[in-house]
Amino acid sequence: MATALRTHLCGSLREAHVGERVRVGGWVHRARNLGGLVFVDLRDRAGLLQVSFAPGTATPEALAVAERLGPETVVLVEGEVVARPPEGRNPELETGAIELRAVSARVVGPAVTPAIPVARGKGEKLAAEELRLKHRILDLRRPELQANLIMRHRLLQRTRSTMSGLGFLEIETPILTKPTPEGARDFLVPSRMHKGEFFALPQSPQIYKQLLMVAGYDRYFQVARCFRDEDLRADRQLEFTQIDLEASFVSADDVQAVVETILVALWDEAGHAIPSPFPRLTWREAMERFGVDKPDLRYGLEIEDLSAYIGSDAAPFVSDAVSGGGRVRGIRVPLGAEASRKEIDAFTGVAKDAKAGGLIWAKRTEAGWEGQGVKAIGATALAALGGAPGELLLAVVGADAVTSPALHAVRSLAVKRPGIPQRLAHAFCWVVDFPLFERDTESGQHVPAHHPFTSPHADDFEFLERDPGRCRAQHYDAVYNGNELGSGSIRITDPAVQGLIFRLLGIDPEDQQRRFGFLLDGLAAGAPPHGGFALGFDRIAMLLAGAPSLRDVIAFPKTTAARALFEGAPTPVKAGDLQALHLTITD
RNA sequence: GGGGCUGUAGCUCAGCUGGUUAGAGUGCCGGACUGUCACUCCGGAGGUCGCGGGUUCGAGCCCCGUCAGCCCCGCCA
Repeated sequence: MATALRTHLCGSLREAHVGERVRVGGWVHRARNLGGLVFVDLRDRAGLLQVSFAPGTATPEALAVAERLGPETVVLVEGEVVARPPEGRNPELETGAIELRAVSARVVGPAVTPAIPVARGKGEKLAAEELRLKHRILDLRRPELQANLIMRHRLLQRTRSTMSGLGFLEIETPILTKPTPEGARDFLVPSRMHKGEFFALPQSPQIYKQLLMVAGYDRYFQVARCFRDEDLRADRQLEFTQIDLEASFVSADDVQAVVETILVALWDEAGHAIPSPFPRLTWREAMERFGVDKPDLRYGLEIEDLSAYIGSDAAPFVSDAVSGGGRVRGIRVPLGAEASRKEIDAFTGVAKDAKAGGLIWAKRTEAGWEGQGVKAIGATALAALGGAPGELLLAVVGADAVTSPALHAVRSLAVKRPGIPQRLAHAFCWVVDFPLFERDTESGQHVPAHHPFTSPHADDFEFLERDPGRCRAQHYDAVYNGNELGSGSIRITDPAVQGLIFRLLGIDPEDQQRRFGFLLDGLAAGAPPHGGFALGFDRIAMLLAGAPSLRDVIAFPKTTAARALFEGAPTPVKAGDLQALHLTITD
């Protein structure tokens, strides 16, 4: 890090440097002028360093500079590293055992008073996020954000070395590409040279990476920027980064083994040892036990089916639902019997938000079961259930499509209660055998659960035409503590199967050729069996940095209204620019 | 597209039932101070109460609209 202007990074100096003459450059974090004696905390990306300016040691010019230093000014300081007296050490600083005794100093980057503070005292709040985004360069100076971006860098480097070590080639694919009518809304880029025609920014390099397999590049990966013009969330940005990979002559297990290797390496980079292989759950099992396709396996509280226990003493709305093909399912919350009325109402609230009609609850006391659940599902069912004193039973009645999401919501709230044991801190799993199709909620049409290039499960080809909803896919998700980290599949390489899928999706041959012709031609040109995966890199960086939002691991993120406050994008353009692109703006 | 929360000094916030001149901490400016590390002490400046409209004798406060930020639903193959 030594350059013509400096010999060390501020934050890198230690006791071993005592006695050395050094020159550092940094930003004034905070200055304390005691009158005649001035202390300046100088900051760079390596950390903070206390610089002392004392008469007799520092030149009069340096003292004059030190007395006028405002926050965030960039200054070059030369002096001697000295040990601090034992009582003068600062254990909160990495450099706290030493200080730089300045001899000379020069302001090289004067700074106006910062609009938002970079240095914060203990207990001082952050500025509003709107201001932090607007004055992003100041916010990015904060040690917390610097640590996040440094972590992100390390994760990227570790990804590249791991993938390269596994024989994967990093190959870039186009950013200006072809619109895809499937999936998310495309960002369109008008073509100046071809009037009325548009490029699209890639939602992912999906088709390109499959074509790279066809082209014989066996094992591909890319740190790929992807673009989707959809509404944002705390964990969703318009542009985001995927660790994208694809390999030939592989099974789902092969792909999963590669992904596990990356994830183990990335968690190791962040200082966490995690065991591999990860447990595997089928999609059906995940929905049955956890009510969701991304279960949080840190906790128990699995969903149980109470339907079989329902007797003649159950309330009519329960017995009717069961005889009508629905089920009674619930979870037991240890120590939940202590829950207040308010907490029970909160559980009911999340269940109703998830479209459940209501929530049945019963507390198991020494005396037996109590609560409205006794009437609802009946004493017979509760007696059969047994249960330990102190438990709280929370149950929902109805079709699985209702009870699963409701119980997932209830369980997610329940595990936040004090006293719920966490079985492990880093709970990875694979969810496999997703359904190939989902029903579109509006049209009732079959739509791909993943994307239309996902191969059906080898055992389920017979259902493809007869009962598509029953057909499983060779599609798998990597899940961590209830977060989906990524998704992948074995792809279709048989043009006949691909044609059949398109037909089931209602895409006629002419349309197929127009939209996906270059992929279909590729499959016909000698395609090796292949499959792959894509990991949401920003989300991984967020989780490993312990950040609450993706915005804290992206240098220049967008707001939830899809604006870049710092640079001021998007923005109107000159009429002439529109004209060159053959565009007019209408209301 | 829909719902919720927030918007008062550079920053973080308080502001009662609608009532006189809108406050605090911090930062900033000036002064004092030779071992501080959120230095301390003294003094000072600093306000389009997001914006527009309405109700009222009177609006930071009530009503309508709008903008921005955040969270959520829809959406995200």
